[in-house]
Amino acid sequence: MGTKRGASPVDADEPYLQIGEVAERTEVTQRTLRFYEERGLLKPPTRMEGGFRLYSESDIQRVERIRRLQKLLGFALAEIKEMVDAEEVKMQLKAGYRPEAALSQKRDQVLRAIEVTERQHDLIRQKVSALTDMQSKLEERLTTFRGWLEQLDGQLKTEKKSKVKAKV
Amino acid sequence: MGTKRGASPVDADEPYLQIGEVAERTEVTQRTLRFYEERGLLKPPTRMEGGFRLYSESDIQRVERIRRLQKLLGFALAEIKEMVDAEEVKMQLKAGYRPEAALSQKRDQVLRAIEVTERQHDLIRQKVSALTDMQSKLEERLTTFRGWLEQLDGQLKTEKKSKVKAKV
DNA sequence: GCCAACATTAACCTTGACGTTGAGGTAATA
DNA sequence: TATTACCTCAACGTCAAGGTTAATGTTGGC
Repeated sequence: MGTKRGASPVDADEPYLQIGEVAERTEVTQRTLRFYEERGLLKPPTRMEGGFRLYSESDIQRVERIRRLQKLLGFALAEIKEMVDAEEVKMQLKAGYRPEAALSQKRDQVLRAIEVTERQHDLIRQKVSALTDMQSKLEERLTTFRGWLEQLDGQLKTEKKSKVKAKV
Repeated sequence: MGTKRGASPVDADEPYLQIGEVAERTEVTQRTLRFYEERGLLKPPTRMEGGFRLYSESDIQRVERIRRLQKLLGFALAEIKEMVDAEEVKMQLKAGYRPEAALSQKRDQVLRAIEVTERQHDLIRQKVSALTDMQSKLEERLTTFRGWLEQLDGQLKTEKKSKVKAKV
């Protein structure tokens, strides 16, 4: 019944990692993890009795996504939050979660998610196009440079010869 | 003599623009222009007697390139500086400039420029690939969402009907 | 030769995204 | 029981990329 599959090890979402290990594995500091939590980029993790944060594998993946967006694409945390949030909606609805929620509410959520995703998609389209432009310009430039290099090498050879002559 | 061609209007590189106009035309503040100069993104411009900065059209273009790289692609100023610098080399060598410079020195410059350009190219390749990845993921997500939307709309219809029935 | 418009440098302010102690306390483990 | 790992809260530091303000100097048109 349902989607649960008993003791299958691929539940992959029970939290059991303390902040230290998450920090190590994701290569961010604990401070950064708490900071992301503060900014809503990570949902408040479950805690153990004593209050220690407990993260799941999927939290790790989320952190990695965040970092990729940040480092590779130079997005601000606020933008990234939007992206992550859109994904959240996906997860939540996918899990058939809150079956008591009114259908029309779900519909609204999906609509919002579509909007956000479309905006993101458009943004990325623009960036890709700018980048591929640059890419081809750089390639062009490279062939130009290589041409010059050859030419200079040619000139250098003949220069040597004429210098020898001049000395004689 | 030399490369000067008198009153020909297409010299396009005598400086005659004051900072205010450059700021207006490029849509950056004067502060930003001075800041870019500080950081080496713009070469120290020529000045009038009293010390006012004088820019040329090509400076404007440079500012526009900088802004594009920054806004569209989220590069840091340091990265951008590298790019602009590589372009500089191109311009300089292209103009046949400093014919007295030793050929081997020119060769070295070209070599350096090639290196830099290759690094940039690689960087951009990575970004493009990351972005296109994201792009396709977003597209996938969009179709998923749209599917759900339809499904929800279906459910909403039948729900209405059954509610009506229940009331009767 | 004066005035408004425009520039100059210098210094301090801001925001984002964290880093770095520090104090004072709890939890897990050998 | 002693480490070690973690907790909160606070506050100050820092780096990038500028913004803002102040005090002063320059230009150009009338």
